[in-house]
Amino acid sequence: MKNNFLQEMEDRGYLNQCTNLDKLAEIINKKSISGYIGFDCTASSLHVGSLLQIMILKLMQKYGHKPIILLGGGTTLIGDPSGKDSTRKILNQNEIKKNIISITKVFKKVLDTKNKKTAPIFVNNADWLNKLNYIQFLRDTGSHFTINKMLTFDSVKLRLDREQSLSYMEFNYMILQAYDFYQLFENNGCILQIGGSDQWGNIINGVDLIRRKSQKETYGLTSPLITLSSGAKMGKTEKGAIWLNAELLSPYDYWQFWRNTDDRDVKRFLKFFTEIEVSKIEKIFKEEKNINKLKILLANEATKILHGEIASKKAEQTAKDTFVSGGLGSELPEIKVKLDKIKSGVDIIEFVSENKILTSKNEVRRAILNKGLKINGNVINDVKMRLKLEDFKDKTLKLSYGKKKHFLIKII
RNA sequence: GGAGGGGUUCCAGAGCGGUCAAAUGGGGCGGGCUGUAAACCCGUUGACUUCGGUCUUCGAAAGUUCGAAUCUUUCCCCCUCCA
Repeated sequence: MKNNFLQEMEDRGYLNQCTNLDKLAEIINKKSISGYIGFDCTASSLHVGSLLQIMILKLMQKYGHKPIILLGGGTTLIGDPSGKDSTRKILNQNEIKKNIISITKVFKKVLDTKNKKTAPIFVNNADWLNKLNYIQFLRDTGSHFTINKMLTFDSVKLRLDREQSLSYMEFNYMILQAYDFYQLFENNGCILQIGGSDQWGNIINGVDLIRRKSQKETYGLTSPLITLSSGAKMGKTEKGAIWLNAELLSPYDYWQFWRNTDDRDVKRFLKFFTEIEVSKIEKIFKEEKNINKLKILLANEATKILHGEIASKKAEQTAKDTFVSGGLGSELPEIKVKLDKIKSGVDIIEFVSENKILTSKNEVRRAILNKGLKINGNVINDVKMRLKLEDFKDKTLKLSYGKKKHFLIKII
């Protein structure tokens, strides 16, 4: 018998691997537990790549369990080698602190913080890792690890096989993560660690460590790595990651990201990233044949979870105004210009580059030559074109770069 | 510590004295087709420009030369093999 939590994990496709699924189900059936997921603090925001983990925490809450969010203030100083080809940039303490504050905001928005029983707990592993005494740590914890075994873990093996260097510092990462789990087990009664499939090695190390040190069984669970049907990694495009913090990516752009989902990914993503019941998703798919309507549903639901219902509605409306009626959507990014400036005429190349719509004048020139810039829907053909007062309607003008990037230029 | 190989534009990777802002592929961006999808096709991919050119780039610095990504010296970094 599986607890509903695990059942839904499976139904939604969140479940990849578990150290002992039957036993965990048994425990979870009887009582409410605490489970943790660790997050990296290398940037001031998480991106959609971490969203699945957050959805899992949300699901825990739904079934009355308590999520612990571990922010890796300590481990980020080291850098997890799992799934990385090369050593990543090492951040300093200050940057990490700032990142933690900013990342925490997203969890507070997405998760339920009101219900005391399931309200998330935030911990920072710097609190215990930074205090460690090297010799003591080696004796107490290091003695439970053998190099023989550590060398067999994918995170290490892959690097060695590919003849890419792995520093001693990074090599220690898995021990520190194991120690995190041990700490949370001892201090918070946390018996479950969840992570992406690339975390499997790190997770079972924690389970092993606790077994050795405390003679207790704990559990590890991983979610599958999400790949796009196109084969690309999810959430990181060249021009910018799909950030979860609104300061880095507006709700409208976030909505657009989901709206532009590959046809082949829509169903999976509805299960992954919305709270619509699985049975209902199946039903909707049978009934609604217009894939674009389903993409809109996905965008609405996903945006609602992160930015709230109002932001989601606005984004949808703006998309409708912009794409369907070809008009102006209120949530489009705005650029303000002074009236006098317009009166004397503004050079289009200068304007576009100064407002960071494109990064250089050459790029603007190229965009115009490629027919990529439009004013109120009309292609700009002349590189020397100037914005004039006549181009504005109601003090507003729509400037478009490509088919999807639109800006409102307003006279103030 | 010893011997060798290497660091080129977002990435991979050619170039090895002028014709090099640097082949080719990937990725990105724009256009076409469409459904704000995929696939496909085309264009584009250092900056500035009075569109004639000008300037900065091939790990860093110095040098040889009319002229250097290409040659020399020193330094930094990476990899392989041996100890």
